[in-house]
Amino acid sequence: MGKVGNKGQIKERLRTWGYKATSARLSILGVLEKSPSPLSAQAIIDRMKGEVDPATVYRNIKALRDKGVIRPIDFRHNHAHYELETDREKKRHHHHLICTKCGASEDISYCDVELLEEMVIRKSKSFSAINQHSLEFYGICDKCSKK
Amino acid sequence: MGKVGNKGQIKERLRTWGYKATSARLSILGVLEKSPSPLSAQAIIDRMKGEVDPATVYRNIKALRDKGVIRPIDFRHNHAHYELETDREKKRHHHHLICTKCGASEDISYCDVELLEEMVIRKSKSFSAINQHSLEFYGICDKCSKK
DNA sequence: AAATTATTTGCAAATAATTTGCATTTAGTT
DNA sequence: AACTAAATGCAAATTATTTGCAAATAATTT
Repeated sequence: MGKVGNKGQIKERLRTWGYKATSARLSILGVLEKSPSPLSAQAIIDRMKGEVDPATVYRNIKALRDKGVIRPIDFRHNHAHYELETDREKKRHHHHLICTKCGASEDISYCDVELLEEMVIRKSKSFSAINQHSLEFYGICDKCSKK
Repeated sequence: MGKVGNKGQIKERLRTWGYKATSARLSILGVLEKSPSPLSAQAIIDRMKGEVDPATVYRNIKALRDKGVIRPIDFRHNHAHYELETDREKKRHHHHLICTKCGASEDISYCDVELLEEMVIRKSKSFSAINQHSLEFYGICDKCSKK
């Protein structure tokens, strides 16, 4: 039973998604896989220590987003954060509780939005399908509250 | 029973929130009040026909956001959209169904997130309060699907 | 395994989105 | 009417993202 994060498997997946398995893409996915919380484009760039050009990171973020491989999370800063959408070990589709001060985040995995989703689409007059949804909660974390 | 959108009342409210009732603020709130859907900063600026400087609009968006008068909605474009948070006639707290192609949006008012919110805060280890939340659904509207 | 080709990358420059400094103006006092 | 703190306009700075193009590279074909 191989690790989900195994390089060969990621390469295969990239090809399945219709992309070449370049080192830039492996890096980006690797960085996101390692991170416990969603990262900004800048944070991804920083973690690659100058090995990948920012433009390349942005282009790939867009490409991976289009394929639904990664999804944006709004941290209420003025840029998006991203996380892997695909299920990994012990990590399924989930939502977040986000500190608007420091950007810390906690995962929330017990909100069943899919049920709501069905109702929403049934009631809509001008939409016939929903591709994605966001559900995030915002507050000030205890650490920031103390300050 | 005066209209909610009445100028004098808005001025009073601005003062209550700790702000001077300037024409820039009245304009911004007026524009948002008239709009059936959340507007980007640029859209707000455009609707004021050069009468208010962009910097002033941005400064006020921030100020009104801080007071919870307006709230940001993520349209998955790369800038925020805003709408009035305060209840108006026939307009209570709600969520959205958003077309990621053209930006059209439909209001959704029957999702009771407040219940979820209680559970989230009860289960959290590092947060003690939630100030805001977002719940949006994304798809391609029927108009865009046809093209 | 070298040649081929369509993708992808890096770099530099462009564009978009937002913020800031500072002199001037204005709303709400006194 | 004079005063004062807050707010504004304007220009410049910063931050975030996108684009054009020549060079590099992954996957394919020979």
